[in-house]
Amino acid sequence: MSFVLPQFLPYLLNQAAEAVSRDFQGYYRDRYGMLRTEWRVLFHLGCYGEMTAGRICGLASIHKTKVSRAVRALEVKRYLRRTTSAQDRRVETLSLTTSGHRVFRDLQAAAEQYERDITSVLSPGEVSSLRAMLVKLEKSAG
Amino acid sequence: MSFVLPQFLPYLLNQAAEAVSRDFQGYYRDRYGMLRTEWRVLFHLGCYGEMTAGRICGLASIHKTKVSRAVRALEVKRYLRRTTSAQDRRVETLSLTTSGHRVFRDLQAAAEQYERDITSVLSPGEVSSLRAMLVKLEKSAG
DNA sequence: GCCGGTCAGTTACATCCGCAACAATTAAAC
DNA sequence: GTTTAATTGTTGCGGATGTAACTGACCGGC
Repeated sequence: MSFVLPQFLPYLLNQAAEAVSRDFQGYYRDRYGMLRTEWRVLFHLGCYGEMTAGRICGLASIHKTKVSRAVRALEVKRYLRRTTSAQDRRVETLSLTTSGHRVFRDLQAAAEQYERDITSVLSPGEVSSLRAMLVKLEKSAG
Repeated sequence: MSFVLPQFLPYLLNQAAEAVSRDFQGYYRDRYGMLRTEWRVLFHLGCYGEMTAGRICGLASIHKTKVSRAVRALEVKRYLRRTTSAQDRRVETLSLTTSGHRVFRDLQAAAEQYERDITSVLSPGEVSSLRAMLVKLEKSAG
């Protein structure tokens, strides 16, 4: 019984995720010079509305230094603004600017199109069971 | 129709792969001080037998500089040796040392156990269809 | 009040990564 | 046979990342 590397689930997961992420990254890297973490922060704000950096860390399991740098990069690009809370001055609420919303809508359309492209090799039923399995695996590993 | 980030397949893939990789990394990082790319190179040699660095790049879609550095790290740890080909002196064949084989067998057992652990939340049928879908997605993205 | 503990977010430093340029070797063109 | 192109792998350098230490701010016991 020898070990078959290309069937090892963590390996397969990593290969698929890497290939997809690298491929999709072209959309936002070329058009807006954004990194993956910046994309993620932008989409958290675009999808969920305003929230703190810490909340993004928790939702996406991204390290706080990564988020901190992504937030600054998006701030420099004028895609988001920070608002210090009056109740607790440690907390900064992040929200998209008009420009940020515009970029988000553009990238959202690109994301939907990209998802249609790559899932075209799967049936709708497969896609939803794949989603469910990925969620289970993530919980199982965390 | 708003965009649901936690259902976006590239995002889900990345979250699951990241969680699993980070979790599993504990095994080889703590015991042998190895990085992810070093683990991958070791397993390619352990599973397929001796091969060149370029071949590992092709099989695993890893950048050649990453492989080059991982090979040196494994060489310093005395887990592999390089043999310059007599026919083409550009080519170096990589092979595991006795020590490298021992480490590989240990990590192989850990990998099998880890895969059993995380896949315990899925049925055997789900696992094989998941593998097939991940392969399709990787090809679809590349 | 005041001091230790905690929490949000940033910075410092060391490491890792990717692109591009490179050296060395072989193959191809002619 | 010499020049040019292609290939195997390495290195320099700027940029990205993670760990740990830090700042500033709130909260608790006393």
